[in-house]
Formats: sequence, C-alpha cells, structure tokens
Amino acid sequence: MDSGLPVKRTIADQVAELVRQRILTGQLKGGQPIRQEHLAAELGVSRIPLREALKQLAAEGFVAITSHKGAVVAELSIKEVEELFDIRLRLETWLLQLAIPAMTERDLAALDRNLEEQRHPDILPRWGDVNWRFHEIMYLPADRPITLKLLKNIHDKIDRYLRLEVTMRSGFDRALREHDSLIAFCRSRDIPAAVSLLERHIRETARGLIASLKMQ
Amino acid sequence: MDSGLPVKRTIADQVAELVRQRILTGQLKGGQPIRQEHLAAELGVSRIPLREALKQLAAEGFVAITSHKGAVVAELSIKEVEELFDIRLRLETWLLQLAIPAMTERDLAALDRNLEEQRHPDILPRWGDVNWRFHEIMYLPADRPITLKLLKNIHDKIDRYLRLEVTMRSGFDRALREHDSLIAFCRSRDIPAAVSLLERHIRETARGLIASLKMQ
DNA sequence: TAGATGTATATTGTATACAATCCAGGACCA
DNA sequence: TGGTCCTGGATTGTATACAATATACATCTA
Repeated sequence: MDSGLPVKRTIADQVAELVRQRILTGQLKGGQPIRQEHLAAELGVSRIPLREALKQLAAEGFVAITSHKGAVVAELSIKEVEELFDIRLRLETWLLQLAIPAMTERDLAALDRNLEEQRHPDILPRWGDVNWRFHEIMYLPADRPITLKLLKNIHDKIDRYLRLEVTMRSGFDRALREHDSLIAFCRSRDIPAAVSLLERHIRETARGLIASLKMQ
Repeated sequence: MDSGLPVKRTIADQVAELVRQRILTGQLKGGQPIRQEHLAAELGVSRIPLREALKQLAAEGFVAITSHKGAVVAELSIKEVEELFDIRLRLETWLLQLAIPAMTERDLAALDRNLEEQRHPDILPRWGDVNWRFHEIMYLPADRPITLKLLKNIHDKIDRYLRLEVTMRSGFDRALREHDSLIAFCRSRDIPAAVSLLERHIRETARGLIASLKMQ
C-alpha cells in the first residue's frame, strides 16, 4: 500500500503543501493576494515551482487565479459553505451505511483511540485534523477511495472557518458526545440510528458555523 | 453572468484545455506517458506552460505525475468507474429533486431543444458534450454550482470510456427514450417518478459501460 | 552466466532573463 | 470639474539555460 506521497518530493509539491497549510491555518486569509516574487523569496525558491504549486491549489479550489493579475486566497460565501455541507450530508451518510457492515474490531478500536485524542486538554489547534481523522476512520471500511478524497478536500475547505473560536467552543462538547454515540451505534451495527445521528451531527455543525459566520 | 473562462487566456490555460480534450477524445490513451519536450515542441510552446497545465490536469485527475518520471494519462479501473457512477447517483438524484420545483418553461424548452440535438443523425462524435449538457440543464435550477462543477468533472472522466462504440450503439436508443421520459416527468413535476427514472438511467448506463469494459 | 556496479544519455525540475500585461497617477482637453 | 489618453513601474507569463534525477546499457566480479 502506497501512502500517496512521493518519496522524493519536488520543491513544487513541498510549496503546495506549505501554502495549503498556511491557508488552512489562516496565516493566509481569504481574499488576500499572493505576490509570487515576494512569497518565492520568502521561501527561498524561484517563481517556477511556486507557480506550479499555485496552479494545483487553484484546481483544488484553495486559491483563485486571474490571468496577469495573480492569485488570491479563495473565499467561501455562506451559500458555498451551505452547499459543501449539503454535499457532505449526501456522501457521508452513504459511506457510513456502506462502512458499518464492513467494520472490524480494529476499526472500532481506532475510533476509540481517536476519541481519546479528541478529549486531550489542548486539542483545539489540532481539532481540524483529528476531527477529520475520526470521520475518515469511520468511512474507510466502505472502500470508496475517490469519494473519501473528495470529502477530505471539502473538510479542508470548511475547517478554515471552523477555526473561528466562537464556533469551536459552542459546538465542541456536542461534537464529542455525538462522536461517542456514533461509535456506539457502529459497534451495535445499528445502521439507521448511526446514519440519522450522523445526519443530525452534520446539520448541527453546519448550523453552528453558518450562524457564527452570519454574526460577524 | 460570467462564463468562467478568462477573456485573455494564457498559454498554460490553452494547453490544459487542449490536452484535456485529447485525453477525452482518446487521442491520448490511458497509461500513455507524456514527454514534455516532445509535446511542447509539437504545440510550439516551451515546457513551462505545459508543466503548469499538467499540474492542473493532475489535480483534476486526468493525468498522474510521478516525480522525475513524468506524467502519464490517468487510467480508470472498473472499480473506480463504478465508484464514480455511485457518486453520480447520490448527487444527481439530489440535484434533480431540488431542481424540478424551480424549473421554468425556459428550462423545459432548453431540454426539448437539447433532445432534438441528441436525435441529430451524426451526433455520435458530439454525444459526450450534448449528453452532459442535457443533465446540466436539468440540474441548473437547483442552484448548486459547486456540485455541478464536481459532476462535470466526473462526467468528463467517464466519457472517455463511453466513447467505446460498443457501449454507444447498445445504450444509445435507451438513453434517448429515458431522456424523453425525464423531460415529461419534469414537466408534470412528478419528482418521485423523475428521480426513480434518473436512478435507473444512471444504473443502466453504468451497467452497460462496465459490461463492455469487462468484455475487452 | 547472474548479479552488482559504474557510466552515458534522456528526461524532468528549477533558476535566471526577458516579454507581455496591468494599473495607478499625471497630462491634457472640453 | 470630469473624462480620456498616455506613461512608467510593478507584476505576471514564457523562453532559455542549467542542475538533478532516472534509466538503459556496458563493464566487472564471482
């Protein structure tokens, strides 16, 4: 099994990863223009690999490139966030349904371990990653790699906004409780209960995030 | 309303479009390696814009790039084709459900016009485009642009294989009949009938394509 | 002969240099 | 004043040149 990451990584790939991280963590904010010469100099590379990285990020939807004007960090409108959650709803409930019958004890144990990590005192900075991992572990037994990759991309886009602490604090405990119940339903192979809880889980997360977006 | 295409197109964009077309039409076949110098010379450009185009196509899933080894035209396994159809099923039935109540007479007329085009004697070479346009027109009133773009990407990937004439001939008449009925159900706002027909339509297309893939 | 190791050549990856384009701000005019 | 047309600097887009890497083949060794 291949991790998907090339052993010998090219500068362009490293730069793409780094810029993506900066966008996800908010170091690069939505709407902010990216000056190629400046950023390339800061990273100690030429503009060529940076430009290739930007082309890739543009295709992934993290930046928007306009000819001869340059790249800006992509912004998500509330409408777009709602649509992304809608897509999640359709695809994740489907994957969960497929996954539950295929789950092994190993998978359930991995979910337990992940839940422990979520309860770690200073989880907040890593919450985005750990939360996605939880969902990923649940869906892996469904054996739908393309869908999973697609969902990861969506999660990444949404996570930029979930980092707004307002949302974090209010939805955090609820998320933990729901994750806990989800594992229980998976363990008892109760597909309807699990799917319906997941549906509520996603809708609630969406509601919280969108409310906080509308507030500011 | 913006077409999405930049007025002043850069060489890299034109090359990306051209290479994508060559892949979709089978001029570049799955698994075939892409030699940068050779292709760049053939197109009369340098390798820089070609490389940027390849990075974009890689992110879209049309080519696979391995460091220091180059790009090869992506291949789809039967398992992957099945998964793509599964995603279509989930997302397209959802979009249709949303779209039907929002459809106007204009939309229905556009569907009629498209159907006429499908009946054109030598539609075969343009079938991929026209077929997608049919589905796109149906889903546009749902007003879910991100989902629609995602589905277009999936359609493009599948179309490469739908061009195998075997499938074409056998599934062609059926597709026409089903498209016709779909319009009728949309016109009478019969959501359950339309959705269930669309579901069968997608499943049948998948079945035909996969059967012909397994044959060869 | 089979396998390992070195070397030449092809190919990709990156830096530098230059061309094309955009944009802010000033000159000019009605 | 307000609008239009320049113009120069900033920025992006592309070509060329060079560096890094991979692959095929020859050579060597046991």
